[in-house]
Amino acid sequence: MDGGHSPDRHAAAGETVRSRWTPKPEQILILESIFNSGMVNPPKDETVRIRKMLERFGAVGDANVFYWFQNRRSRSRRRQRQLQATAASSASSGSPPTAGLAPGHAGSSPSLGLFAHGAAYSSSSSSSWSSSPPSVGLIGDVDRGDGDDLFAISRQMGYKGGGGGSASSLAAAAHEQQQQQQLYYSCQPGEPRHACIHVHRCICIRNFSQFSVWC
Amino acid sequence: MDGGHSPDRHAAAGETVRSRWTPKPEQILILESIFNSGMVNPPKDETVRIRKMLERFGAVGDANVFYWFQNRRSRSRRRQRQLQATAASSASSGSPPTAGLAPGHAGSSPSLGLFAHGAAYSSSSSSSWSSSPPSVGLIGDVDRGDGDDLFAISRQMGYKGGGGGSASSLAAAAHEQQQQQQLYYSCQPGEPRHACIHVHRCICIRNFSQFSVWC
DNA sequence: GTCATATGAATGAACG
DNA sequence: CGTTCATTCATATGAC
Repeated sequence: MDGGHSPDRHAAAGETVRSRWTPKPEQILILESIFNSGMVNPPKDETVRIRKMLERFGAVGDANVFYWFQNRRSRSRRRQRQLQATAASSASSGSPPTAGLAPGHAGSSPSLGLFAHGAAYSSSSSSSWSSSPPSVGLIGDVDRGDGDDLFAISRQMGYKGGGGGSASSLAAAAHEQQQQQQLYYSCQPGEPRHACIHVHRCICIRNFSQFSVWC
Repeated sequence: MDGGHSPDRHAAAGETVRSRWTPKPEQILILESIFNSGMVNPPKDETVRIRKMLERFGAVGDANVFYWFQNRRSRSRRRQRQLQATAASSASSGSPPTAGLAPGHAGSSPSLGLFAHGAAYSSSSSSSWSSSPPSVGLIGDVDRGDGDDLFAISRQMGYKGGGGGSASSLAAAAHEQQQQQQLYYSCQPGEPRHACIHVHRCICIRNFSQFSVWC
């Protein structure tokens, strides 16, 4: 298939024979958020960034991320097709295809992806994996291992909170949030499993992680 | 074929008809936390409580919870066996410097089940589903509807007991778990711990759900 | 324990 | 040529 992607398998010496990667809930969360934010097909460099981010929550390789997005796209499309096929009935309805991918700001689709990079990531066209697109404001670099990388994710604006500052939230994107609250947490019929949760913001402070949920 | 049961009756607008329950990440989080806290075989009344709690994140029935724990126990044992069988003297991964790649879910795996009900839940023995043990301080009653409960849990996914001692298995390991819990629960902004994720608290406010992560 | 389904991994063809 | 998509297999896990 492609002489590119490495077979993964984590060549780490003496790792358990872990046959396949099983993404942690947090990882799925992040991946789904990215996907729903419109980046359904991240270029190579973004993939690396994503991988680094995911690594905070468990071992993962670039290939895993690559596969994930590939499968996600593929299955999203298939589901969409099948959904249209079976529900071909209400065809004339005022529900145009709206495509099957990137439900993000596509309009009708809820699911607020907090990874919104402002504009939709034109997945199609343009060869990725080589060029360096305007690195959407995905997330600050996750360099891990050395120190305080501090980054934030929020809707259409990076929040740069001070280190210790709890800055729990509702700082800047608050108003944006209200706009999104309309959608509760919803899973689209055509969408796969996974929770309908939203990564609200992520601030990294040293090697310490925490997960907060409020519903 | 799926015999009746009541898979996914949640008729809320926009829920695909799923033939089987697919736990949401948050639900898995909760379930794993409970399991790792030592309650590997909750009695019926506890199961109901757990179900109510899980319902906050998606439709779920008592049977699902019951099955989950049953499967979890079973597979935990199997993994244990297989791990012993292939046990190649791997013991202390020495907690890799975290940095580098493939942090591996290796032995370290912080775990820290926050559902620690103080004492280990002597899961084994006693046919559950009948008695009413001292309702561990699991979580505030989840009354759904709009009860704003606030609770804290931690997490630890990824089985992979083995090695170091985090043999997340039956009650026996509960003690060890506690030790670790202490250790990581204090994962405060200053503690040099890496990848210590845990659900910190959950406050419910209306039908709006959000996920916050800060690392 | 088996079975069914979801989904990670892998491959090859199509596309530009 | 490098990507992306469709297909298929492999494995994890809910259901029984």
